[in-house]
Amino acid sequence: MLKYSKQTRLLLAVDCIIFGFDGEVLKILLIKRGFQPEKGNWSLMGGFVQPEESLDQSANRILKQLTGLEGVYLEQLYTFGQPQRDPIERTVSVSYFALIDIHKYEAQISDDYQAEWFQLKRAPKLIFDQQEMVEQARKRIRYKAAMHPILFELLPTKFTIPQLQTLYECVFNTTIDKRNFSKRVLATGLLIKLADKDKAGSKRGAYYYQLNMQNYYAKFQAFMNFIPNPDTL
Amino acid sequence: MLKYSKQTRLLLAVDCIIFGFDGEVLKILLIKRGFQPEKGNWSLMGGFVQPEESLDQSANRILKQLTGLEGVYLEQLYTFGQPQRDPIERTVSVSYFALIDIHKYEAQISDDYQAEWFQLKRAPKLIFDQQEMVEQARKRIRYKAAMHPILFELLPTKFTIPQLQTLYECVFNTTIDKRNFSKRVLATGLLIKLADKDKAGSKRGAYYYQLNMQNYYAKFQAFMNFIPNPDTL
DNA sequence: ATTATTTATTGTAAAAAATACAATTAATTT
DNA sequence: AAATTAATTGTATTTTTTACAATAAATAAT
Repeated sequence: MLKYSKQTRLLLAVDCIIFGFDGEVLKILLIKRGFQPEKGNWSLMGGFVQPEESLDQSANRILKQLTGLEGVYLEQLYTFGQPQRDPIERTVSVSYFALIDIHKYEAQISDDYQAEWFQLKRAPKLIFDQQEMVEQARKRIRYKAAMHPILFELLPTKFTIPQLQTLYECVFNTTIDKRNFSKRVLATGLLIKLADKDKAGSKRGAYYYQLNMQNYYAKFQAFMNFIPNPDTL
Repeated sequence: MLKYSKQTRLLLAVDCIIFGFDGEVLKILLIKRGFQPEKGNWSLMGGFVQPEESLDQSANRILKQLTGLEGVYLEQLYTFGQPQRDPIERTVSVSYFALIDIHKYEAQISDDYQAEWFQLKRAPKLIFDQQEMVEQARKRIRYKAAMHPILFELLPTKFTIPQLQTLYECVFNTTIDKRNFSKRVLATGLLIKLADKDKAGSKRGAYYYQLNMQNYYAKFQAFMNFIPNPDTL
């Protein structure tokens, strides 16, 4: 027996929801679609799964094509398979979301795709069901970030506690008490205080911290309350 | 433009990990595979996604084929796409897990697939990468059940608190203090105490409860600590 | 009929975690 | 030298979680 004859084959795509943080707001990276249908319209970066490639490999390839980056945080989100989601031909899409340090990307920028960062709240209409993909990704990040330290993936290696707090406040669209936030974060044992300060944001300057990677990997799966009163996320 | 020419199409399957609870242990429902390859070996219930069908529809159809049940708890788990996972031909599989009341299934049993319930811990070797699917499903259930009331889906409409506790202890492979468990569960406001008792398990008999469906739906997404000290799940 | 047995049910005190809340410090700017 | 700005730090209160055991309700045994 060589094939499952009589069964219908279909196209499989991977779409990446790429998140970045500029210090103020959460952003997503979109491209202008280069082929029909919807050519020239804003879209997620995606591509078809190739014959010899796993889904993770496909997602990593697509992410690298656009950003030049490897080894970034990339997680399978959900698989979308409504029969009519692509008007040309049935295409099932496995979505992934990526969390990257926005500054690393800017260093690597390639103009092949006319990519642009958009504020999550002000992003243009997307093609097909990609709006729904972004919305699910947003939910997943909130959900996961409430208990696992994924948001560090959006920051540079060196960051300050006020920067970290801004990120959390932005993702959860809330305000957090400075004293309690600091206590909570330091209590995780995930941070190493550095000797130098970031003087950009204030006169006094805020101490830089970096991740204790040992503890980060060891405790990643443990539940931590990063957000006060996590209710519905 | 009619098609994405030049792209490779492939087979898309759905596999269902079906969980049940017999009052003692967690079980999964397996079938004897009816066609080559691996014909006659234990397998998850699955099938190919049909041209006009969404993924959810496909999963529901497959679940109904085997169990006769509709409207059960069914959630997309993960999509598996290693190129060589099926030796015959590349097939990507979207896995779903289902939580059903094992007694409902037994009423509906059909012998078409030579299905059998196996204790999760004593299940036979499965074909392809289905072992990994089951393992991921187990993890997902633990994770989700620690904060959301999904385990009620495994119980009959009327159940007792000791039964519920046994289920939690079984899923989390732990023991929980009776007083604290009862307090915790009743504090959710999800339970309605009934007038009659289950006399099967004890001389005194335990009061039956049922879900307050209103509150169940309203609070499903809220975070609740069902398990003391959820650490790594 | 009484006693023994078995499981269901319930409460409280102690410990831990989360919350609310503001003064001080370190630098730069005026 | 004073004013300004944001960073840093502590404590009292409340809430939640945990640890822990006696009593109640029914049946079974004598």
